Amino acid sequence: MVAPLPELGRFAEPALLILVSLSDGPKHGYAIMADVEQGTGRPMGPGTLYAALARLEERGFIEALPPVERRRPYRLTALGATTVAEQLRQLSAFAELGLRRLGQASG
Amino acid sequence: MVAPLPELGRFAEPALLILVSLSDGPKHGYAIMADVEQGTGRPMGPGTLYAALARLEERGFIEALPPVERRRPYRLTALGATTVAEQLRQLSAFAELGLRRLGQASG
DNA sequence: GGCGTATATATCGCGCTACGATATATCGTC
DNA sequence: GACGATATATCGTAGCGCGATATATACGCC
Repeated sequence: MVAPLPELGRFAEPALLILVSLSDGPKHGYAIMADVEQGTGRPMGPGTLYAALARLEERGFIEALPPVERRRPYRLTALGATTVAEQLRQLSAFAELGLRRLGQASG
Repeated sequence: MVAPLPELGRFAEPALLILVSLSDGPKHGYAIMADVEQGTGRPMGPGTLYAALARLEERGFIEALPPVERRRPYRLTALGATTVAEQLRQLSAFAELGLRRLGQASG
């Protein structure tokens, strides 16, 4: 992973970070935290993580798998996968546009 | 512009939309609203816009230019420009990574 | 001249979110 | 048995998104 959005205030966008982390395959909460921290350089605290996980599950973007010992793994749903893909495509296009704009009129 | 982040709840990220809009050159608030709406398909209301503008100015990412008639134009500061560029680069890399992950392990 | 629409900015208020802090429990290992 | 890592859960506050509302000017049109 690469840090998507530092500075600019609250801009970690936990939901998207989690969905991208799960794009790799199912993970439990702690593993997602580790993945995100390793990728972005800044840790996502449990308050942020579990609240976002609950919202994502409630909205059908992810689903819980049967717990293994203490671990409660989640995976993307079909909806989740298509949604992330769409989000990332638009994000990418948006970033490219912005960079083009900056390139042609620097200021 | 291209719609960066619909669905997934509150995810318009006004600050970045504004900064990218200003990457084109200076604009006043109403012109930013129009630019964003035209680019994303969904309007950014005045409540969102002016609050975000105030924060961005306060934090030194944009600065006000002398008012022309009723218009209060803003432009990116040097800090703002380097920050958007950096954000967009990271965003782009993040999006590419996510899409790669989705590609190799679809589920 | 009065009416509606577009231009332009400002502010309030609610609800949701981010996230640090805190709590709890298990496991390995020294 | 103490400490650090693993793992999840919850609370509280500050901050943000955003719809709604207000205000004022300018323009066209009947």
